[in-house]
Amino acid sequence: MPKAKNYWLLKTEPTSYSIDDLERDGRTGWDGVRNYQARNLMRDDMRAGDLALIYHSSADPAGVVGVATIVETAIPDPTQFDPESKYFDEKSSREDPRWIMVSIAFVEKFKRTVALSELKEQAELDGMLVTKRGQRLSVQPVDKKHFEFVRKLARKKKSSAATA
DNA sequence: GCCAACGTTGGC
DNA sequence: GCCAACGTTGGC
Repeated sequence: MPKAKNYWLLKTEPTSYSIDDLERDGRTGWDGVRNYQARNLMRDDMRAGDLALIYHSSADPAGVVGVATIVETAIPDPTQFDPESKYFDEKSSREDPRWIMVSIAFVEKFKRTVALSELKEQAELDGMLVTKRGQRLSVQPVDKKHFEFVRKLARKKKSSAATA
């Protein structure tokens, strides 16, 4: 039996890379992660076949906009070796790369953005990291039940009081 | 643009 | 190893 999937939330600023960009590209390297906790999660816990919510930060509104799947893990992030890149890390080497990335593939774009404010209103999402104040981790683990709830929420009309 | 929250750096 | 200073994130 295959192992159970893990679920994630990946943050991106849509002005640099959006769900529309991912839909157009189909697949992309999730480069530029420069936080040790996020890196360790990708390195230790992320597996091919996992699913991830795509989250637009610094957007109006900020929120979850779609789903991607993890295709390949533990790829040395090429931007760390590129002096022209804003993600260049002079302390990293090709022999011992400090930063890794994963490649992800487009799964779906939600019909609507599920705003952060809406996530915070849902009692079912209590404890979901992204709803916590000051939580800036760009790669977050997500409980399966939270992942599925957000996906369901995206299919509902926002202000339909009767569906609660 | 503000600023709270948080991660990283570096002096000691 | 502590912790102040600094830089960044990201909602608002």
